[in-house]
Amino acid sequence: MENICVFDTLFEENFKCPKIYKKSFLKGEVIISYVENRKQICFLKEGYADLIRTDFNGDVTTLEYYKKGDLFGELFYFITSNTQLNVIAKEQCEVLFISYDFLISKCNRICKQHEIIEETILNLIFKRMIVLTNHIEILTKKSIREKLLSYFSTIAFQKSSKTFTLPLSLTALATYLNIDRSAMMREMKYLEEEGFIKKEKRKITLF
Amino acid sequence: MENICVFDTLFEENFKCPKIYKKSFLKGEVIISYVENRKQICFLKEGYADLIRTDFNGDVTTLEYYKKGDLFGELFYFITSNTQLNVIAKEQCEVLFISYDFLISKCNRICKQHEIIEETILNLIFKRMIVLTNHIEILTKKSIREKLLSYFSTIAFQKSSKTFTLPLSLTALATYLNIDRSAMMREMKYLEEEGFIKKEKRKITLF
DNA sequence: AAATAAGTGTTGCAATTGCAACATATTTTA
DNA sequence: TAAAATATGTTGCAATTGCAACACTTATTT
Repeated sequence: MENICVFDTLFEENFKCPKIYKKSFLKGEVIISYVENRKQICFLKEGYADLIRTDFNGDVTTLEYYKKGDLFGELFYFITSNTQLNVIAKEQCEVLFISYDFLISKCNRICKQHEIIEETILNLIFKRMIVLTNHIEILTKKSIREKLLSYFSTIAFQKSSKTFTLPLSLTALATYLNIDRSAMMREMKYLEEEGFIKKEKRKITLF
Repeated sequence: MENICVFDTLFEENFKCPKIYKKSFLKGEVIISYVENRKQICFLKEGYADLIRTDFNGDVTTLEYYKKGDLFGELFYFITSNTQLNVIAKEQCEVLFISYDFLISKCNRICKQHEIIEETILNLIFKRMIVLTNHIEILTKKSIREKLLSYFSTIAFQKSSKTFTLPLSLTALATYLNIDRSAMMREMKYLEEEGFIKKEKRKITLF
């Protein structure tokens, strides 16, 4: 979260750079439509937004959920011609559009805090990469039980505690783990009966 | 692959920068042991290497396979204390170790081609991010059939052809898709019987 | 405050998928 | 070149998992 503060401070100080601009969006507005080769990164400074895919046959899927502090943009996504990808504001949003050039020093360096922003963005990119890798590691577990325990131990590690509250709804968790919700509930019940975890609503304790 | 050429050229021209160094490894040698917070990126200039996880109980798993042109390093991976992560050379390897500082302009700029390398590395990072996202999208398909068709269409798109040879062995593909190999073979047979694909060994044609 | 929507929890049943155990083909190593 | 290791291909059977269809609780909207 310190990452966000960096940006906050900069804008309070009237930071100006032609390679970065800020824009506000109202609920329901399209923040960006993904197009190949547009080289910019988007930073969600405030609000919530979703990445929505619309298939050629009209099927709509929510692929990712963004919150304050997240990065998105076509640079992060595999784009094919037969689907449309849009990021839609779920509520009032503030977004920074950062040109790719900014990161590779093609900026003319009039902005004194170039370096600190560059580092902040890079850190966010690496953070995202780790999140993706971790998601893959969890998805490649063979059973529901392993997926759950793997996910739980990640959260426990992050929160440095064997007891934690799930940051997702149970419905969203089933989607994240790519398993059926009712099957997940059943497995959680078994895990509790066998003494691996304790669960009340979204509060989990590992043993 | 042009990315690699950039590095080749630079080293032929006796490029020197304190933030980048090259090292060779023999088959079986440990290229790097992942430790938290070491800020460097590794670029595999030549050879093959694997990311190996050793669990606290001694279980060994191969998590990733690297080839010429790939990036790796702890910056990309979620590290926990109870497992050990090592990148092992599968054959003679040449590796570039690039300090994180290099990317955030903390280099003193004596190296004239700083910018082009920075851009090259960033492109590789984004390429990797897209590969990860695509992997997740495939892993979150519900059935073996959907996983296969999704994977096939990605390859077809990349090769711009409905006919292509799988870049992985069928065994490795089953691992990548997180499905049982024999179940995958069965599903491929059905797909062929139903006229969705044509298959001989690793050569696939989509219809 | 009522109505609507979203989330949680449970169970029986069906079926997709994984596992075991083969045979054969191909590649790598000695 | 023989032997060993790895990869491909096939099938029966078991079981984990997904689906459908509920009841009930908690949020959100009007």
